[in-house]
Amino acid sequence: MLDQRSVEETGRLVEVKLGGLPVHHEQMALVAGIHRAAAAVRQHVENSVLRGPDLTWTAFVVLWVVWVRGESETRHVAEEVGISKGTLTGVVRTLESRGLLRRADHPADGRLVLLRLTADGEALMGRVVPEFNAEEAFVTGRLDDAECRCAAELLRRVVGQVESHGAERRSSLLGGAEPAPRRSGRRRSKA
Amino acid sequence: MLDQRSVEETGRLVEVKLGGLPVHHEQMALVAGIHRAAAAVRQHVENSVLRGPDLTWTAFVVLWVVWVRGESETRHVAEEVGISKGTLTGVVRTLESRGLLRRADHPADGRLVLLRLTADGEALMGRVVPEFNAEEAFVTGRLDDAECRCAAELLRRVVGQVESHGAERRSSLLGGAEPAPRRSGRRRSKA
DNA sequence: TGGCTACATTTCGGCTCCGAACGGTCCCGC
DNA sequence: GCGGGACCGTTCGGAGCCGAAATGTAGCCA
Repeated sequence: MLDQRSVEETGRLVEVKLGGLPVHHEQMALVAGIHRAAAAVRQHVENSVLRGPDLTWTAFVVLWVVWVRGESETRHVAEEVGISKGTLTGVVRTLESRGLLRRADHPADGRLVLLRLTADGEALMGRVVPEFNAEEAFVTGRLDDAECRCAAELLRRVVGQVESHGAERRSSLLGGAEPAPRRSGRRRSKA
Repeated sequence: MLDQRSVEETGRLVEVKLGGLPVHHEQMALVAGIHRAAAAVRQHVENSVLRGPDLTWTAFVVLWVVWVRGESETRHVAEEVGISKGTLTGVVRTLESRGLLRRADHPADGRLVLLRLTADGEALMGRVVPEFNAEEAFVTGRLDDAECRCAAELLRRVVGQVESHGAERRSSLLGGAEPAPRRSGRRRSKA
């Protein structure tokens, strides 16, 4: 990743390459920092506490959500985890094949599928969650409680901004034009 | 994703499920916030400025690094982007097939490969980078410059902690045991 | 009953991603 | 010169990931 010392230098270099066009330096540095931190934390956790039980980050988060919420509908789990429903199907398949998660039909509405942990899954989470939290404490070890709260609050504003005005912003950027479909993804069938 | 209002509530619920084991609440909330923010920003940008040129987040970051640094060796690009060398090979193949990036042998060292943008790639980045920066400004719109710097500094500490003590921490967690290979990935050949 | 709309999950193509294995290149000491 | 180790990029298997299409159920109304 980019060397932190050279953040300012990089910002100036970008302005030069753009022919003097002004750049939002602080904002650029923060966005870069968010992704650097997310990647560093994720990688550290995957290579420590999640390595033994052979869980990916996403698989763990799925289990965590179901563990905390109890039996849940898949659409809610996908939203909380922050992945698409299609992705969740695959992750659930993997976890179910390992006997950690169980799917069940909704008793009243046949369209819904409910997720819940198996006994093995409960036992696993009882062990892994404390270890996971210990790594959360480790990675934030250079921040005291107040600084954690402060950083979390500032990040909460970023999330809030995107969630409340993101869709509006995206449509205004397009200016009424078509959303331009992704080149990847399932193709239209003949028609 | 998890409703921000219920972060405290969730923390208490986790303690209950763990049978009263104490939990680092602030640290848990910050780590969750980092990933929420990263996912929100990434998704917003991919669905706005990166949608037209049909670039994924990773593909854009690769182009950005090469654009800023100029001709670069692949190993440095992979490290700065924060992806493995194997992943970079695939991303570069995609970008090269679209005529945005070009690979060249290193004149002196036959093991190395150099990356540089094509004229099309340069032109594309000249258009996209300002738009990208505008979205960085949008997502951080609820923070002033000082708050951006503050948040970036706190995140920098998280990254620094993981980068300087992460490896040490991981090996001490294992307590001398084998790192337990990932179940996925290429299998050992017969031996 | 039949049809129609709404909604939820699954399927599928194309890509990213990791990390072990692999083959090529460099370089050091003999 | 010539091993042999160290380094580099690529290949490959398994899994994650998105979003559009396809499938299937619910519920309404004529």
